[in-house]
Amino acid sequence: MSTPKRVTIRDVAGRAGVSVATVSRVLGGEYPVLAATRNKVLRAVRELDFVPNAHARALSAARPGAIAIVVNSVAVPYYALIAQGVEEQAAQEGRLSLICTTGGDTGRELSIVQLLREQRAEAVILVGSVIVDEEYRKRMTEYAHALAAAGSRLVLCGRPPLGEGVPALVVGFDNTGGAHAVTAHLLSAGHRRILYLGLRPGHTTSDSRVAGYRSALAEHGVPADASLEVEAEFDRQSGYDAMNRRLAAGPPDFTAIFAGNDLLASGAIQALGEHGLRVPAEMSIVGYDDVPPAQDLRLTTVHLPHDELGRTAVRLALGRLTTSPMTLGTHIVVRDSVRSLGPR
Amino acid sequence: MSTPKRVTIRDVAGRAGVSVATVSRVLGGEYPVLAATRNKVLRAVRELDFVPNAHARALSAARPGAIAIVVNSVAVPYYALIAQGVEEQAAQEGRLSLICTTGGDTGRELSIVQLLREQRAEAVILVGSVIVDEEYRKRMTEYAHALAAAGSRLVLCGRPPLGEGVPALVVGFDNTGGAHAVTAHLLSAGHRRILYLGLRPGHTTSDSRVAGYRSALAEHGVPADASLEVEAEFDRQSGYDAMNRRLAAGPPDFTAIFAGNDLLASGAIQALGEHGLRVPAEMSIVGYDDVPPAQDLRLTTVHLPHDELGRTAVRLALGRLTTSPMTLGTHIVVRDSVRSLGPR
DNA sequence: CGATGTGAGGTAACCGGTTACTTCAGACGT
DNA sequence: ACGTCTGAAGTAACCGGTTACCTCACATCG
Repeated sequence: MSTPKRVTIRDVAGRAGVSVATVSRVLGGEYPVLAATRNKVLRAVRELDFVPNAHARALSAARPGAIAIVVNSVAVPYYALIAQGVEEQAAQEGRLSLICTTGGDTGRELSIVQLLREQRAEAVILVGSVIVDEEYRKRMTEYAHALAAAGSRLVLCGRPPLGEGVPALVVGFDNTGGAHAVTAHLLSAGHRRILYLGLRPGHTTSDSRVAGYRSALAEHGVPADASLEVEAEFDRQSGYDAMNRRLAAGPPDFTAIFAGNDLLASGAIQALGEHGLRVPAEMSIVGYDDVPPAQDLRLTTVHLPHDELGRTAVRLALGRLTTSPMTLGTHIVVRDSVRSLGPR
Repeated sequence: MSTPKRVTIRDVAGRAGVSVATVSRVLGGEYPVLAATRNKVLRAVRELDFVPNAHARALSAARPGAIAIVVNSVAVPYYALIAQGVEEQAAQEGRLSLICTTGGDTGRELSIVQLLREQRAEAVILVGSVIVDEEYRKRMTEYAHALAAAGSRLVLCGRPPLGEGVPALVVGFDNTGGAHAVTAHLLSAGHRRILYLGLRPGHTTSDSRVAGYRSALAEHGVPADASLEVEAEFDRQSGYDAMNRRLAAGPPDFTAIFAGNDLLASGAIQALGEHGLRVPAEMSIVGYDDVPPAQDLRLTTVHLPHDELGRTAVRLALGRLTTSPMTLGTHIVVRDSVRSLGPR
């Protein structure tokens, strides 16, 4: 508070009795400087506690920009885990990383992308599935071109590619494969009436999980039943509400549930409990994502390499990887939420 | 890719047929500009898709800096929830916010603080409890002075104040009060042998929770028993390991557990389950923090207003609030993890 | 011994904005 | 008709670094 005046490179130069160029060279590295001079400069830097201004540096020299990840909310484990992966890889690559949150608001997303353009971010990583409609496609295409024009790369995580000419990199999880596997797991435990909880038409993540669910049913010769596919958002509350509604309508006409993600499963389990249905004794359930709460619930689910997604996004952004779109594999984690009905 | 050249304010000025000052004024706001001129400029901005360079702006004008929050890991719900609060309040105040992670590494913490000094961050919010020793105190004091010299504010969350002359703001949770309350809850349910899980001498958060635990016992006339205070880190694995070790040594000599935080409780519950002890039937347990997994576990715990902590930290940093140190109240959340032993 | 080479260090232009100060055209006063 | 005031727009200095280019002392060589 007392000293609002900043120490600049000129102050250091003055104190060390050299020119600003020399100070910059000592700090910068490459240029040859006599040891004696270097020491004078370093002493002055220490004595004045000089900290170079990052903005001035960014302005004059072409230095690596920051890597930004944009998510709905860091309080959602799915995003937090991916963000963690981004942070780690960015740190490893010597980049500063920013985590920005939109709260799911398109307007905020737009102003954040604008902000990141102003910051001359090296890469912008957009995470999270969305309703892919024409409006969305148009918006993303705009982002992509605008960012490309500014020399930034756009990476989409868990979203479909935008098409040929659009400069955006893509990486995602194998949702269909995982959903197929976990549904097959229920089927081979003898379940035939399996409820899919989390239908969201147009929503890419959910759509591809439903696809895996249906293909597994088909493969096992179980006829599709639209009444077993119930809509719900991908959060805990929705899972709770949807399951409550279903159970209020009468006793369950299914023996197992495939929840679109673990949060949904968590809410559903609470509703089941309140209706006196224990997992797995009276109802089997599986989830998707394998976020930490799944462990506490002893939930059989599909493990997603969240941090790997984050790391891959950074690698793609920095050009370390060139295959795009890229799909990360998943695997099923068996815990105690499925009861075997025995061979029939 | 094709056009790596950036659009500058001079390009806009040229295209609009005005001077750069005029462009800056149109974009900046305050200065009076003829409507016709303004429109010419705005059209040029749109046609060229001009985005002002944030670094150049930061360099020339005194504009508000970013608000940075430094945590161990965003994948830990406790930190994620606080970070969420910071994000929200910062956004509301029109500030950019950065989330940085250290992974608990002191070296990384130091380089992050340095980085933030270079970025001329307006505020640096350090979150998370730590071992408060002389070395820590010295380090923080250095940070505080260095940041103050650069015009930034330092806010410590969940850490003790540094002393009179040190320019650091402080906000934290009422750990002792919450611990007292939740211990009293166990006591009034008839429990007398209560294990405290999560002893970490020197660790401020744990220390103050232990203090609340002890004072509640004392108040109820229950003699302290050092063998009921067991050490553990504040994560799930530690809780699991510590509880396993304790149960392997013989049948429990306690009827309830007070876990230092919910993660610890979660691990302990898993260990209990593996030893055939059900919660709450054969063992009562309470936690602390009320992070999302607590809900799935039906865990009675102490609710912490995480987002409020984040928001308060930002308000303190921006001078909207002046009381420091500040303590945020907590309240107990009763779920189904405690069995009443009945009145004696 | 003067021409040339070499390497440390200085000078100043530049990055892309903002803004204090200056200019200038038109409105107004006498 | 001429001086003055006013407000819009221009000029250029500045923010704090980096770096291309220049200088200069000294070592090297014919």
